[in-house]
Order: sequence, then C-alpha cells, then structure tokens
Amino acid sequence: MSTSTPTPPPERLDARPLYQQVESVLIGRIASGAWPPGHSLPAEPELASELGVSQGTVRKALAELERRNLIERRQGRGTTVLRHTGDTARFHFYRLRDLDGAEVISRIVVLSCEPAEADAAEAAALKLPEGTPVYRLRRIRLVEGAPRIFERCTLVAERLPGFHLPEGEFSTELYVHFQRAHGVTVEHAEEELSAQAAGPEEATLLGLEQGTPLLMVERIAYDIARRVVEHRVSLIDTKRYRYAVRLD
Amino acid sequence: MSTSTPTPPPERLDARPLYQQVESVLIGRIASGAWPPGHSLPAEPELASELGVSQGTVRKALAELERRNLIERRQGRGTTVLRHTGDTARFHFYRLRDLDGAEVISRIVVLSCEPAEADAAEAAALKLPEGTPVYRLRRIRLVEGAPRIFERCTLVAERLPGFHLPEGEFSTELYVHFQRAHGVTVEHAEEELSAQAAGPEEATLLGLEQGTPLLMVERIAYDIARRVVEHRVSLIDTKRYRYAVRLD
DNA sequence: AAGTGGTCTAGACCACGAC
DNA sequence: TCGTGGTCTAGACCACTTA
Repeated sequence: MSTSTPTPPPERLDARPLYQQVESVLIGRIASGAWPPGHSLPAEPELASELGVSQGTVRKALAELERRNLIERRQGRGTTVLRHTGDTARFHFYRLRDLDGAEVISRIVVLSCEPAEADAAEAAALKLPEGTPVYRLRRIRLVEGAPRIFERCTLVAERLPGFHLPEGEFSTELYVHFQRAHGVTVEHAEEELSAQAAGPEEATLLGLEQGTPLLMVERIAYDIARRVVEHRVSLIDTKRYRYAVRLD
Repeated sequence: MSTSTPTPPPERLDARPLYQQVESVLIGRIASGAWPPGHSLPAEPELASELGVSQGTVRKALAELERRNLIERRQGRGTTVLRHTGDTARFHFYRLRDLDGAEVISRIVVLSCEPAEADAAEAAALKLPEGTPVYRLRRIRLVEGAPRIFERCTLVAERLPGFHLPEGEFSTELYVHFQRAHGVTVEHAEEELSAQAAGPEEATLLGLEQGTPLLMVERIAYDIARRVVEHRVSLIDTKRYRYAVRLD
C-alpha cells in the first residue's frame, strides 16, 4: 500500500496550540464564576496533571492571564483571581492626572439612574439593536469639592440584570460594583477623545460659561468574554488636569 | 569548622535573571547600531551557544524584545531588527481616526526649522537643563487638503547631531527620519491630553475662529535606551476626528 | 520544613519559508 | 530539502511565603 498518503485530518477540533486551549479553559472558569475574584487557583503541577499537559504549558497560559490582569501570581504564595478594587479600577481606567502628574481623587455624585431603551446613538456605539434594554446614569465627579467631570453612562441591561445602585452608596466606582453585584469583570475599554465646547447642560453643571473647551472622552467597556458592557461619555474641564496616555 | 556559615556574596555582579541579562546584551547591540534596522539576527541555537545559555533563555529574551516592537520573528524566516516605516511609526504613534474609525491620512508641511536653546517650559518637559541645545520645528498637517493639526516639536540636539530635514522632503514622518539619518529609534512616548481654546496663531493657521475648542496633545518621546528625544505639542481640530486609546 | 511560583536547562517534534 | 522559529515536555534547582 502507498506510504506517501498523508494521514487525513485526524479528527482534530483544536487547531490552536495547547497553551491557548488551557488559557480558554481557565478564562472560562473565571468568567463563569467557578473561580470568583479572590479565589486561589490550584498549584501549577496540580493544574497540569488535571488538564493532562506539562507544567510549562500551564505556565505559559497563566503568564498570558497575568498580562491581561486577570490573575496575580506571587512566589511562595500562589496564584489568585484578581479582585477589582477601587484602586485597580482607577489605575487601569481612570487616566486623569493633575499638572504635576499626580493621580486626581474625585468624589462621585449620581444625578439620575433609570432603565431605558437604547436610542440610535447608543445602539450604534454599543453595536446592539436600537431599543435594547439599558440603564442610563448621569454623574458628576467633584475634585476638591468642585465639579469637574460630567458623565453619561449607558449600561447593557442583559449583562447587569436587575442593576441598581446600593442604597446611599453614590460614590462607588461602577466597575467595582459590576464585579461585586453582578460577577461582571470589566477587562478592557476603548476610548475616543475630542475637544468640544460646553453646551447648556454641561456649562450649568460644571459652573462654566457655554463654549468653554471641554475634553470629551467616549468609552466602550468590555468584559472578560469581550462582550460590551457599557458606553460612557465624559466631559472634562481640563483647565487644571491632563489625560495621560502611554504609547508603545 | 562551622558548616552553617552561608557562602558570602560570591562576587555576583548580576543579580538579575539570566534572560534579562541576555535581553540587555541584545538591546545593546541594537541600540549601538551593531545590529541596524533590517539586520537578521543569528538563529536562536547560535545565539544560545554564543552567550552560553540555553535556547529557552534566549527565546524568553527575544519574546520581550518582540513585545517591545524592537524585533520581528517569523517562523521559517528568522528574526530581524524592525525598521520604522511610515506605516509602523503611524500605527504606534499616530492615534487619529475619523468618525468611522478609519486611519486619517495627513500631509505634512514644515513652517520653520531652526536650532535654539531650550527655554524654561521645554527644559521642564524634557527634564533637561534650561539652555540645552535643541531644534525647533513648526509643522502643519493637512487632511484632505485642509489644515487640521498644528505641531511644535522640540528635538534634543545631543540625540540628533547635525539635524536637518532632507532637501525638499517636507512630508517625511520625523521618527522614520530619526532612524534613517541618526540611527535613533523612538520606542515609546508619553502623552498628556487636554482641551484648549484656539489662540491667534492656531486660529490663523487652521482657519478657525479664536476660542474654537482644540485637542492639545503634549508628547515626550524616548529612544530604545529610554533617553528623551523629543517634546511635541499638537493642537488638533477634532470636529471630524477622534484620538483613539485602548485601555487594559 | 513544606509548598509555591520563578528560573534554567536539554531535547523532541512541528509548521513554515526559502531554495 | 534544509534551516528557521513555534510548541511541548520533563526535570532540576532557586527564592519566597507560611506555618
């Protein structure tokens, strides 16, 4: 018989490298809540034998999860699923700095919070059909007592069923609340920046004259499974602040 | 004699892991020009035996260089030092997009280019002493024929000795020129964004009324050795454009 | 002292690209 | 066909944390 006939596709449904498959399994356990924030993962050799791969392959998968800020690895202590604290949420998603480069501390005041259906603009931004159930939030951020940022947030209701703000808790960072109350971890976001003149509403709320230049930041936030969670428009008075970016 | 006395510091001048030391050696060869842009690196096993480490250690160092966009690795072809093309320079350092998210093509017009000494503001931004020799550049970027961006660039003369723009070549991306003419590769940059009202000069050059909101981008650019190379202030008319950022 | 992740090695095999 | 980088394994030893 012919020995030159190559083996036909041997039923492999997994063209991806092993370490990427391991990565997917681990992400699934985190995203599903099987391994909630704060959970300690099994040791590397244990994971390796459970999944039937070598420790090196597990390590490569864990390294990628660490790069994505989903887990924390510490020599001697083990590997744990990262918890969104106010600090980490701000560190990753709050780029405002003062003129000396120091982090800007702000206090949040919620103006309104109500269920709604996505209008045309929101639907386009979220890439969801018009009329999709959402929650609309309007907030102000005060820096040293003065209103400097006006935010309109649109939350995807399907991702955050029964969303409501904790009683009297106005100042919680949204992403910390998403994780605690809904098990939704915001992993990354895309932003588009431009300069806009303050309109009547912004001018009043921020105590500025109409036409004052404001930095407009339009954000779309995604969860671990890369599903869209939120659309947010922030209008920032940057007279005394800067939005910091690192390019590489 | 006592066997419990630990060996005293055995003359180790290299507390860092081996793969980081390998990384430093390779970066040195690139930064020094020994391996110029486009150069093909020795194969991994060859590098390993030359440096007296295992191939795995070399691979870990190369992975980090690849992450920093200094080299390109291709299965079957080998590893080469990356060359700044107009495309790569723009991809990494030019974040402007139109309202559909498509890249914005611009044509550069140089208004002025002259040697000078750093004034107080420039010195502070570059973290160099006042009076440090620099070159000052003023440029306009035209999008579809219309002036949309006004840039003031301050170049550190020490990094770019004898800097001058190629004859008649007004439209070259600066970072491509830096690499070709001076062997200086810009690796990363830090930017601070704010909204500013157009002043008289910007208004005239961009054909706007004074007071029109502009996006101000202040950039500091660093070379491979993380030395400061350039300070740049860009004023952008964002009526039809957005500055795109990804957070993670 | 025990257990964890971090480093380093050695070697097998695979997939891709150039010749 | 050969040489390259990509994947995967197995195992040794180190450094850190906790108890």
